[in-house]
Amino acid sequence: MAFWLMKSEPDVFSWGDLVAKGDAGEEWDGVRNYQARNNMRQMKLGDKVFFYHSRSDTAIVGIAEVCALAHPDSTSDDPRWECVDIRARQPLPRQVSLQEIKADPRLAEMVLVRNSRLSVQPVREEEWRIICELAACAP
DNA sequence: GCCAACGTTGGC
DNA sequence: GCCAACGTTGGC
Repeated sequence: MAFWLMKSEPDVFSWGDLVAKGDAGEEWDGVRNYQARNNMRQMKLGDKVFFYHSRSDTAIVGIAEVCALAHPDSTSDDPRWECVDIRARQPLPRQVSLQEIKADPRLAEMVLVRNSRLSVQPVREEEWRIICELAACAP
């Protein structure tokens, strides 16, 4: 199983919106970036995903899981664009802010820190574990 | 709201 | 294939 992080502007689609979708989950549409798409193509069912609020919150707020493999993005006519579906698993007992992540030297190599523009990114197992710890959450 | 960083597009 | 111009993202 692999670990990932996906970003969303809470004004557009928030953690609460994903929770409201329940077990059916939601198509992660709208990605128009090759790196992000390639990451989604590699996702497997049950892979775990940190849900990150960008811009207004700048924090990881919950854990989701992949519930459908990459398929054509229904919001695009261009067959190049694919996406997975995810569903909410659990909110973090404690949100982990970008500030905290940046302050922790063990997380300095995170893509979130290194390339803030990439909206779908891999997370190392070690990084996942550390963030779960910070979130007071079982990994 | 500003602006730096990054990705994409298109003219040559 | 290069690179300038442009658009978008996201932290602050």
